[in-house]
Amino acid sequence: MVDPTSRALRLLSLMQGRRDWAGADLAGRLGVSLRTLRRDVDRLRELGYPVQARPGVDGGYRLAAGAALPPLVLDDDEAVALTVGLQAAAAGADAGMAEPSVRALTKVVPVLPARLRRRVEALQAMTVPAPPWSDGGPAVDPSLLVAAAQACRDTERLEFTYTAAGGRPAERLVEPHRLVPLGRRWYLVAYDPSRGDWRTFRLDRMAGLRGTGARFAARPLPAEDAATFVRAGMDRFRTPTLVEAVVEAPAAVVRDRVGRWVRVTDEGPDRCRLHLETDDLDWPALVLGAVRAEFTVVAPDELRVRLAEWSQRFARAVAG
Amino acid sequence: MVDPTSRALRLLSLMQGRRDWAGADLAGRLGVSLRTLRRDVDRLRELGYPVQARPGVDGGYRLAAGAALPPLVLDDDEAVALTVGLQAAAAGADAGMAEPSVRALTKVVPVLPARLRRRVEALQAMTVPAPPWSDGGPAVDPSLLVAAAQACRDTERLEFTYTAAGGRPAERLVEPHRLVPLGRRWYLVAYDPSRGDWRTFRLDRMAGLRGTGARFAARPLPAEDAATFVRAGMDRFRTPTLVEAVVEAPAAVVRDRVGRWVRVTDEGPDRCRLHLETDDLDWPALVLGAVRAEFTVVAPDELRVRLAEWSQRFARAVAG
DNA sequence: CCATCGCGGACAGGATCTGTCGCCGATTGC
DNA sequence: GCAATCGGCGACAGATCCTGTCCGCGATGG
Repeated sequence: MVDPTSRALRLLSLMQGRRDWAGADLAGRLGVSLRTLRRDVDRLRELGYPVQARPGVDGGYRLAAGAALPPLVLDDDEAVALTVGLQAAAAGADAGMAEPSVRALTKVVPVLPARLRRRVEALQAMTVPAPPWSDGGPAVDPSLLVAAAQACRDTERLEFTYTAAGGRPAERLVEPHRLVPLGRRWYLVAYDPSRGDWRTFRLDRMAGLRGTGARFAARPLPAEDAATFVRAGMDRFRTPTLVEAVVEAPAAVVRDRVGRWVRVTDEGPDRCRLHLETDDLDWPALVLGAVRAEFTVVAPDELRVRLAEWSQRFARAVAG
Repeated sequence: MVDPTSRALRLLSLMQGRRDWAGADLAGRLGVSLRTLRRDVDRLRELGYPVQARPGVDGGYRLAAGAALPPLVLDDDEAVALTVGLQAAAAGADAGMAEPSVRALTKVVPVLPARLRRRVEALQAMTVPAPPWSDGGPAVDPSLLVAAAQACRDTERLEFTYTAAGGRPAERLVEPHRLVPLGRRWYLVAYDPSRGDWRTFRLDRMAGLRGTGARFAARPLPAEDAATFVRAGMDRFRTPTLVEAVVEAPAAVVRDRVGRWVRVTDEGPDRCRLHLETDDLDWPALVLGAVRAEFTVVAPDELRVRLAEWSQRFARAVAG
């Protein structure tokens, strides 16, 4: 532990692993004198990491919250948990979080030791993403997501088999530009040299994605922003269904049960109203089942049909 | 950028942000000569981080997967995504991942800048954890989890109001030892000085948890392991219900729809069998609704009752 | 009041770091 | 093949730094 650089990293790691450290303790772990430890601490402070110190009999050093997150030193288990957690966040959940999650994954995944990668894969199968039935589309494979994001970042040409809405799979070789999460789906904005134009591709319709290793010079996108480019191309296709129902239970109770999934508005002491937007009617059926209270469907009519199906299927199951 | 230590950290950060870097590019960013850059790269290699270099006209430096994860340098958005993802992983999902997630959180949260903390809180409300109805017990607040884990790590006395199974809330002041996730619940193993004995506390029954700031000398736990200590104390209470159903659809289809939530075994070309364990019968009802196929319930009888309730409630909703 | 602990200046010897120069080997494109 | 490009490496000299030791100071808690 003679190199100051290595010591700085190790010092950071130690201070992340426990809050309070006595100076002598730290100096001992790093194999240096107290004076040198003080200098090392100074160095960390110069780098912007707020190391607090308290003199006195119960004093010590402590890493506090600062302006920026210090480099995180994680052990194996933590790295696995981090990766799986980020993958779940990227694949499901909120759009505002998905994009940074993928970005963080492109930092972690390429440097993840192979043994950890296997553990990530094993755990991933066990792990609960956003419910697979909450959206019509099939879920996107996180590794696909990361591979595409990396190609965008590294300006590396991408090859894949794409099955457009029409139905015929075709090979594509594109220059990836940016990944855009929109309404629980992921889109890749890319330049297609063979067609000489910009296109958007849905990630859940890609297969056999692989980097070619060939780099390219980035072109300017002929749009303000990748997200607006995607939106411009798909607005005409969107057909979300608005679901509305009245539930005979206090809004607080309903919010507690399903508030994360739908909007709940108050309608008196023992009644409230649910709103949600979806393109899969099984989803509101699940939600309405989970509220455990009497309810009536305001719209759409198709939902009533679907609920009747569920009701009859359940009745048959019980009778059988 | 004259300090080698600071340069090493910055170099690591740069190489995490993009895969391929030309030497001159890196040297320019760090404000040093090419020769010095090479020496810096050597230093990183000596620290165990595998920096690959390729000569030739398309060459460059690249950070590869190594034996250990290098310190992660994250920006604001990524740090927020990381925190939220880890919190979701800690609160829900798989027990094998929950504990390391909490451990990683105890490293991140204390050094998280305040402005990011607010964003984490805002996002957390929007984010989808494991379905709240998948377990009878109320979900554990991630911040409570982290606070308890930190107290364990820092051997800091903990105060909280505990409502035991009996029902009377009481103040507790304990020396926390370890946090144990067991069957979708969290337990704190701690020494209670006022009673002179070791106890386990359920985190979802705690309120107003706060650290006292006072440190204590760790005692040896009179058990092999904190997990076995918890298990020894609670085995007599566990009453999981085994659910079994036969579905009239190919196993592959059913696995695709609900395979993440239950075990599916094959029973011929168009029939399969579901197994799951729970203490909340609404949960299998949701799963059976999501399979979108005819089914019959093998066990338990109570589930048939529950399904009948759902069926009738849905029927009334449709009729109303 | 005292013990403990962090702070920081000074100093000297030694180790390290840096840029420059030169040359080599690998790779790619012509 | 040949040239251009790029990383690797050894050597060198001067500047810089790093380290341990010694010292007194100030804050904290009992």
